[in-house]
Amino acid sequence: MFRIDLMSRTPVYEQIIEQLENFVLTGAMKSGDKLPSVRSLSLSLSINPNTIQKAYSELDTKGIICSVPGKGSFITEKALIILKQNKLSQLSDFENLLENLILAGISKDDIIDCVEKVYKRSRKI
Amino acid sequence: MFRIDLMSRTPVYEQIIEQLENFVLTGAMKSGDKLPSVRSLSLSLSINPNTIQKAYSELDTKGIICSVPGKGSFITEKALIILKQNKLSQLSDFENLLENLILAGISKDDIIDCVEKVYKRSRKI
DNA sequence: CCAACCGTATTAGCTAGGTTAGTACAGCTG
DNA sequence: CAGCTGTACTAACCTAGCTAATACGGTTGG
Repeated sequence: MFRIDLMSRTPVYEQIIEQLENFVLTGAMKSGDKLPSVRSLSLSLSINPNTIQKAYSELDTKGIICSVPGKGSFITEKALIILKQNKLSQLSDFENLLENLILAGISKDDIIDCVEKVYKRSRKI
Repeated sequence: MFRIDLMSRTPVYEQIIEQLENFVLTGAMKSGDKLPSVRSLSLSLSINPNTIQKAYSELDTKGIICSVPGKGSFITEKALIILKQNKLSQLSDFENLLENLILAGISKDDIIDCVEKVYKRSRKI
């Protein structure tokens, strides 16, 4: 389910957060779904339970999941809405990256083609 | 000339590298231009000389600048070509970010509008 | 020639963040 | 009650990034 890259510059607990958020955004996980327990996930990923808990507690603070002692952790109802709103703030990152590509001399038509391509690809998934 | 954000998650030496590369890409600095000396830059930015040297030595390894003991550091002839080539590899980052925005529910038209806007803005600079 | 600048090298130490380890407590559930 | 769940806490370790101080050798201009 989760794929962790220990060599990555981004911390493991952030990789978990990012991947779970994408599961929600893509519909792979829905409101009410139960997450793997802290201990079982730590075993299957060969990662310390504390690291998993750090990811879960941050997701809980964000309102993406709801952790209940004795029961488990579950996707909240607001999760999808919250995440969509957050992603929209990436629009500025998108513009920054776009400016870099312009500096590199990429034409507007090339960019438009690229956008079309990605949109077609995303529809198939 | 340089603007350093000590609070940023990206290391100071990488900020220097990134900004200098952008100076070259935007034409603010050209082949043969002399960079501020390690010591003078460390003074003006209130940063340890070692940190500046780390940035410079990495830029030297990349072939962006050429450091000569006793003389100084200078933009190489190949700098612009190298950097343009490197920036092209950001196209995959661009696609990844785009996929995220699609997940957030942004329409293709909104993206196209954004691209048009950034291109118009970049032409004025 | 020499003082003042240049880049470079080396060693040491500090800090913050990320991760691991071990242990413990409390709430559910069958 | 046994076994699962989340949670809390402390201690230790490692690494990256940065700082500090010092030293060496090349270049340049007065």
